Amino acid sequence: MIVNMYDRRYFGAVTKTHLELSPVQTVACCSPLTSTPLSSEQAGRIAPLLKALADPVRLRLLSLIAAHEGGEACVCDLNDAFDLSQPTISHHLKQLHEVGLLDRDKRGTWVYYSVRRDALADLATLIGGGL
Amino acid sequence: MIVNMYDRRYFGAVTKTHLELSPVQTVACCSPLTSTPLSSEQAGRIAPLLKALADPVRLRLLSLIAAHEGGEACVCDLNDAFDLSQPTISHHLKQLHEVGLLDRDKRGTWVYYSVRRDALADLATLIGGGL
DNA sequence: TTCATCCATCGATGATTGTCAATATGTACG
DNA sequence: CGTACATATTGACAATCATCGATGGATGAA
Repeated sequence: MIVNMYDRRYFGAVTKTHLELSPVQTVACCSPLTSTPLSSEQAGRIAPLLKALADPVRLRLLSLIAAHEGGEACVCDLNDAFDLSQPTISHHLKQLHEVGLLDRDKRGTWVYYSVRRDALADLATLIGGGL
Repeated sequence: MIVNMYDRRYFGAVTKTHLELSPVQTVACCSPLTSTPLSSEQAGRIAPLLKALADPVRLRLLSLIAAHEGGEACVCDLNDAFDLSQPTISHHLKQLHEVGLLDRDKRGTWVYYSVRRDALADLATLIGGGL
């Protein structure tokens, strides 16, 4: 299996005795961007998070979910807000979920996504902290 | 000429009578991600900024420049910090400069880049504001 | 002028990404 | 059971991206 730098498995072997951290869990431990030079490894952990965020559709998904009543939204609601196919929306939601920006809760036939606000807050501190 | 959504020229015709805003200048006007659903246009303006940030090399460039003495660094300093060719570093610096995250100042033979801290602050507010 | 240095641009290439149609999986209801 | 619906996965394709070597432009020194 070939694993590239953006893959969660890239940095360090993941064994049964280690907790595998999602990208978002690795951000809280870094001091702000502008405080100290980032190591290659730190940068390699942070980039996938920003990459997940760096798409117009995913930005809108995130803000739609956050603004939805109860702080969560099911996929059916979200599909209707875009001129995109259902698999495409599902694909974007998966990306946001994999890096830890969205929580996923299946209830019956429906799947509800909610925003991990702590993750966003940590990311904001990383970018804007120490200014 | 074909212009895609990530191009600064995409949203609205740019004429001599209009100021052309770099992506970073368009961020300050948006309320935080989680406060109100983003419009397609807003998302389309913000995404290029995050995309510029969402690369391990560019993240390190930004933090190296910010941490460098005087808050600026010349390209020659930066080249040495990476195992990448000079054109590649130049390419990444250009991307950061084009979206407004880096300022560029040519003095003699050298080019000095510095971080637009206001841009980072605005971006942080966009992501983490209202949490 | 000639040469060396710093940086940017060009053109090419392999990798990654966003999107879709088709299909699969899972759940609820008769 | 079978049917309908909600969501995920697969496979394919065009577009974008990160990277390089080669080259070009500008500056300063000899």
